[in-house]
Amino acid sequence: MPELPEVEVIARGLHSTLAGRTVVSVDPVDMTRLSESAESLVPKVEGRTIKKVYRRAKVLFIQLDNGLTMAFHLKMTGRVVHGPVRPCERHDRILFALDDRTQLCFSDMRRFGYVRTFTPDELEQWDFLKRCGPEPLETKAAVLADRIEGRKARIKALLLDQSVVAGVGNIYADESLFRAGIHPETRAHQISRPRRTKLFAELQDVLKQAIAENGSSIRDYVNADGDAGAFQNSFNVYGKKGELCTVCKTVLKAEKVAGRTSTFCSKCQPKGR
DNA sequence: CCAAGCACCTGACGGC
DNA sequence: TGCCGTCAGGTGCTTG
Repeated sequence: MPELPEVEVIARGLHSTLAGRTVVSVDPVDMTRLSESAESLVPKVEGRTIKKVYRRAKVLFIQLDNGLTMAFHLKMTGRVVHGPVRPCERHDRILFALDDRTQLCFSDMRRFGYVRTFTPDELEQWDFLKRCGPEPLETKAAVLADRIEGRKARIKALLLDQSVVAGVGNIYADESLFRAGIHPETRAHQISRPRRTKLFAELQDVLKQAIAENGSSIRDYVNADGDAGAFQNSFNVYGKKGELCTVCKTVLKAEKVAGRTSTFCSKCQPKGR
C-alpha cells in the first residue's frame, strides 16, 4: 500500500486537477465492507464542489463545499485515480463523475481500504487521527528522536507505530534504518541520541526523495494520473534480500521483525549501537 | 508497555 | 495444467 510519499503524491496531483471541480454523480459500483454505505455516502457527495485535497498520515482527504470531508485509507492495494471516463473495471469500488467529463475512481483489489465522510467535528474527534503521531516532514528530527527515548521496543516496530510518527510503512522504515546504520531489531533505548536523531533525519530525507520521484511502485501503486513512481529504483535494501549491499557488497539478509519482512545489511547495520 | 499471532481479502508466483 | 504454500506497501484486536 501507499505509505506517506505515495499518498502525498496522489493528494498533490488530485488537488491540482480537482480543486473547483463538481461531482456530478456518484456510482457506488461495489461498496461492500467500505465502512460507509452507498445510501449514506452518495447523497452527501453528489452535486458538491471539491475545495481541497490533502494528506495526513497515510490518509487521503477530499474536502467538499458542504463542509464534509471524505477520508480514503488505501491500505495495501487501494488506488484513487483521476482520468477520462472509462468502462468499469474489476476492482472498482466507487466512480465519481465530474463536471468536466472526467472521473475519479476508487478501486481496491483486497478490500482492506475504506472511505468515510466526516463533519469537521467528527474529523477532529476521529480516533484514528487522534492516535496518530506528528508528521515526520513537519517535525524536527531531534523532536522525533525524543519520542522514543527510553523505549525498549525494537526500533523497526517503533518506526511502524503510527502513534510514534505518522506515515511510515515497511519500505521507508527499512530504507531509513539502512541509511542510519541501525539493525532493525535494535532496542530503541540502546541507540544513542545522536544516532536516533540521524535515523529520523534520514527518514525525512528518504521521504522527501521518494515524493520528488513520484513515490515507489512495487506492484499496485499508481499516482493520481495512473502513473507508476520511480523511487523503487533507488531502494538500498527493501525487497532486495540476497542482493549485494550497495555500500559494502555484503549479501543482504531478511528477517521478520514486528511481523514484517525486514531487509538489511548485517555489516552496515550492526546490532546494538 | 510490549510481543506475537491472527484477521481482514485477493492475487501473483514458485515448486512439484 | 493444477494444486498448494507463501508472500504482499496496513491496521486492529486479542492474548499473554
